[in-house]
Amino acid sequence: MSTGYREIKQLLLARLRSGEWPAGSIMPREVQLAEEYGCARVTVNRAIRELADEGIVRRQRRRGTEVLGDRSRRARLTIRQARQQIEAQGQTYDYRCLGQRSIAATRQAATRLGVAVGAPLRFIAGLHQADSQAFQYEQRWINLRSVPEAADFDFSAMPPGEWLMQVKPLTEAEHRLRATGASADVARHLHQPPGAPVFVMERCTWWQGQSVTWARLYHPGDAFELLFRDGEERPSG
Amino acid sequence: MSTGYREIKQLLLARLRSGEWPAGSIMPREVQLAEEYGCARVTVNRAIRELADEGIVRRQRRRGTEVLGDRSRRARLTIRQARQQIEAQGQTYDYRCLGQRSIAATRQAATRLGVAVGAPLRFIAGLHQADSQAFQYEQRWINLRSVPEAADFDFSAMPPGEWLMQVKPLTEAEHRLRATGASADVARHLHQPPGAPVFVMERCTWWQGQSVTWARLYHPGDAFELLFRDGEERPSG
DNA sequence: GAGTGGTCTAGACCACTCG
DNA sequence: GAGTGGTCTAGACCACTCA
Repeated sequence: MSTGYREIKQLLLARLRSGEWPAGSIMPREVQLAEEYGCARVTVNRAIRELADEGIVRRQRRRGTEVLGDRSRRARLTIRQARQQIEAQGQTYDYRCLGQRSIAATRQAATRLGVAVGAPLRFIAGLHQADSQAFQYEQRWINLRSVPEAADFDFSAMPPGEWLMQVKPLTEAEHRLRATGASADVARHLHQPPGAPVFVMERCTWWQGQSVTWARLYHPGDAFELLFRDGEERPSG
Repeated sequence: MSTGYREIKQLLLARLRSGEWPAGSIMPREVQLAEEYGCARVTVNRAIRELADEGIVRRQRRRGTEVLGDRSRRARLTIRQARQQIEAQGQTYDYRCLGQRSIAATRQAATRLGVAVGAPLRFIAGLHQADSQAFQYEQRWINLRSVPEAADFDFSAMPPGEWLMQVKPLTEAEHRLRATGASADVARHLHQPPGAPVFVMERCTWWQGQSVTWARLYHPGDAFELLFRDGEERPSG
């Protein structure tokens, strides 16, 4: 009858919203739904798989498809390099390197990067500006064991984030977001009073099981906002 | 030869990492890859579809599969109700309603909710506590046009977020994150000095095209952190 | 052991977009 | 018009988990 897994997904969603299958209950099995909608089982399967990906139902072999109650939202967040964020807003991007040197891993850096204390790292500090305004102050540590080329590269020519994307593409990452008061160092670079609220994003990346880099990205509090939606948002195609 | 779309996805990822198909280039077509790996086209299709979902490649009919260069990360963020966050940490949850009343939409609320200024809303303020410590201060507006039952409900018995999940399940949502300084009101409830950094999350939700609610959730700065990873993270099963 | 979802296959048609 | 990805179908086997 109705064609398309997308339509079937919407129909199922409507029935879920209506309360036909309350939280905690088990939905009809795929074969049954396929008969009902007059389509192949794979089509129903794909529709329900996406519902499961979104955290709306949980599937288990033999048990069936359970409707979840305490739904935690699964939202998708797109994270861009500072340059892309700024240029997407139609502003002029500018980068200034504030220092770079090779160091031995402190305890905190060692923990984040999963290396031994004292392991060789490269440290870079830099400022990303939008229309000559401080947008993001970056502190970055690169694991020289996994990226030895970073020891000799001059990061005043290119922000380390962009360079790493070329050298070690397709890393995995872990992010932490929080709000904090600006330290003296951060305050100076962001042109904020000390203690002013700043939005901090920490990012650890890995490449085939080895840690690559750890970055702390500071944004002036009220001037920065991270926006995202939940649900479908599949790339066009 | 090699079975499974997961394995094929990993093989493709490895070849992408190796630089065999640099950013901006077009990958071989599905049929060709399917022959190479000795599997059906659909299997390759599914592997590449997931790469596209993760923002690693872009697919277009007739054009082919393009390897993306300026990869913006697509990370997945799981957002839970305060109760769930707190109990997941093994702490005791407690909710205190600080006030509720029906009001007319201010200009800001009207904008967020997509209603006319003056439209009927219900406003609720409340505090979520973890082990008797302030965890989250919540300000919430509910659109009475789409949820008239909220006019009579007593939100001292149950946090509005949990109530709404039962009444209007499966909403869509939009989130905004930022850091700001605590206003006098927020500071008092979070037991922070005025101006102290707080982490703010705003959430707007919609149900079948109609706005449902707008919430502002304040967390004490350094005591709160949002953690997430990117990449695969498919639910088990 | 039996029933459910997870996945693969081969073949087919459609939709979009390029030349 | 032609080539690519997007999707559907029917049938099959496997893997997990429950009774």
